[in-house]
Amino acid sequence: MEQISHLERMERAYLSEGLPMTTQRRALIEVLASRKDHPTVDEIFSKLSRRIPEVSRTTVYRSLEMFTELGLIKRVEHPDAAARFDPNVSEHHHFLCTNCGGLSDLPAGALRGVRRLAYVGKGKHTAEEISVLVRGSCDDCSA
Amino acid sequence: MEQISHLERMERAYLSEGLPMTTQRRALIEVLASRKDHPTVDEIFSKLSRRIPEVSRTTVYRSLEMFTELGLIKRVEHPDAAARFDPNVSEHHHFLCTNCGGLSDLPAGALRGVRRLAYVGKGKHTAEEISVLVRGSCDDCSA
DNA sequence: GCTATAGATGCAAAGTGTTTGCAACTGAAA
DNA sequence: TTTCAGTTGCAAACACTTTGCATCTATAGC
Repeated sequence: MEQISHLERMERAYLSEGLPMTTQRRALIEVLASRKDHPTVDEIFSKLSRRIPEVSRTTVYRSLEMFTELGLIKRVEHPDAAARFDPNVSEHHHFLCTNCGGLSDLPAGALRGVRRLAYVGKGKHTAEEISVLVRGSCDDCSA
Repeated sequence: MEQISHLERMERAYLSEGLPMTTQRRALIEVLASRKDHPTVDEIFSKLSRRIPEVSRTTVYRSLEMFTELGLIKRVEHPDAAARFDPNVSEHHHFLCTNCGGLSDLPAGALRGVRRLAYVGKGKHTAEEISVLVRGSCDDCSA
């Protein structure tokens, strides 16, 4: 199963850092690995609370920060005030609905010419990543 | 002068909406038109305060919101908590330094292949805008 | 110019999302 | 089992933004 391998990949990457695997972090990794969207801290916290009722928001914030540093997840920019995290760290681009605020991955083939896109650095600039954001109206909002 | 025409363009666009031009808004438009970077609300407020000491942050927030709705400026996404505004509403792309957090416009020609970039909508998706963000290390931080 | 009024302003308070200090706790290695 | 770096939960502090409200002001009509 795809999902299990993603979960295992995250767990191993975490453990390989020599950090202790607590109950909270294991559950958090499971929650993250099970999602293909871009949950807010609050959504993640809610889901985690169902399993570990005493868990605190602080732990969620701190763990997400840690996971982001380790490259297990990515923080994605969103016009909403709240931070969102993306469990998919491979290169991909996003679609943002300007109506409902929904943020989704661009399906393969949705962006023509993206492979040719390249940053031509002048001076000492270094480019690490190029990300594309398409703004528009999603299926639901256009209907 | 380029700067004056940008200023006039903003003023006229604002007045053409039939909204009253207050002292605060005129000064705010002048501050915005004078910048080519992406100031935070706080930076804008500070600059405005020098001219109008009694001005309140609330007014700055409300006016920036209004200007954004009118399309005079654009809000740009930035990982920092604070909102940033871009007085340049023409299509252009951004460079974000992952080290110092500096956000700048990509100079012309810095992005190869961007003209071919197109969104191939499936279903009812509509694309209004495609924006590219290059992350990396800026000149200062790479030095 | 004077008046009426939609819209703008400033203040204080409330809201929302996030971070921090700290004492208690826990996973993993010895 | 002991040890300790690292983690946790709580409460409080923070940073940024929004809101309610009474007052004020730019503009249009007289």
